[in-house]
Amino acid sequence: MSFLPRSFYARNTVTVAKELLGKRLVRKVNGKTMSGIITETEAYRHKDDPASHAFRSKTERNKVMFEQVGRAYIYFTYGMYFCFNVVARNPKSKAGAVLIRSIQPELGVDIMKKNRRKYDLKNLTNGPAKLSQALDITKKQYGVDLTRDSNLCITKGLEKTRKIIASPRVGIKSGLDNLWNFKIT
DNA sequence: CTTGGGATGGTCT
DNA sequence: GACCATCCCAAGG
Repeated sequence: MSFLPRSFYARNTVTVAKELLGKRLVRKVNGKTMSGIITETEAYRHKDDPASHAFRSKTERNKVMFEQVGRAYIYFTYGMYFCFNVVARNPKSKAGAVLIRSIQPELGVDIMKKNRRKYDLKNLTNGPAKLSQALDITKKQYGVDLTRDSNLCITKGLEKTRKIIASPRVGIKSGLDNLWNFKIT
């Protein structure tokens, strides 16, 4: 497997969000592998982005957004869900992360269905909390290094690049003029 | 197909 | 004490 190097993540968060499309997210649990192709992402930056968790200050929850790029930022939301992000930013910026909103399942579909207790393939991993549930990603993976072989990592993925659709980010009230949601079909 | 409300608890002000 | 980078189901058209 070829992992995306640390340098991949040490660029503008918006650039990384776009380029993560088509890459492969790999998760191993109990010796079994699940994987999927990233099909939707969102960029969240720092002081210039009021919608970002890092906008106000560094806290216990968001601290990894300020730390080494290429690590997992995972947060708990709505009382029952986890969302998975990758820390990424230009070295000149102090914080940033890319929310992974959707993947197209490849390996381990049966395990994902079991984890979700839902069996409809279309709704298995097409949302940030859905894919976390399918891949059994929780706060335990907070800060995991995604650039090397481990239980959670990102590899090169597809050779061919597809057309990227840019939109406003989902579920936020500020920064709507930034088209920082990216997807491929 | 779209819309609205409930579930449920950590995090930040 | 209000707010959520969400999801699911039921009801309506």
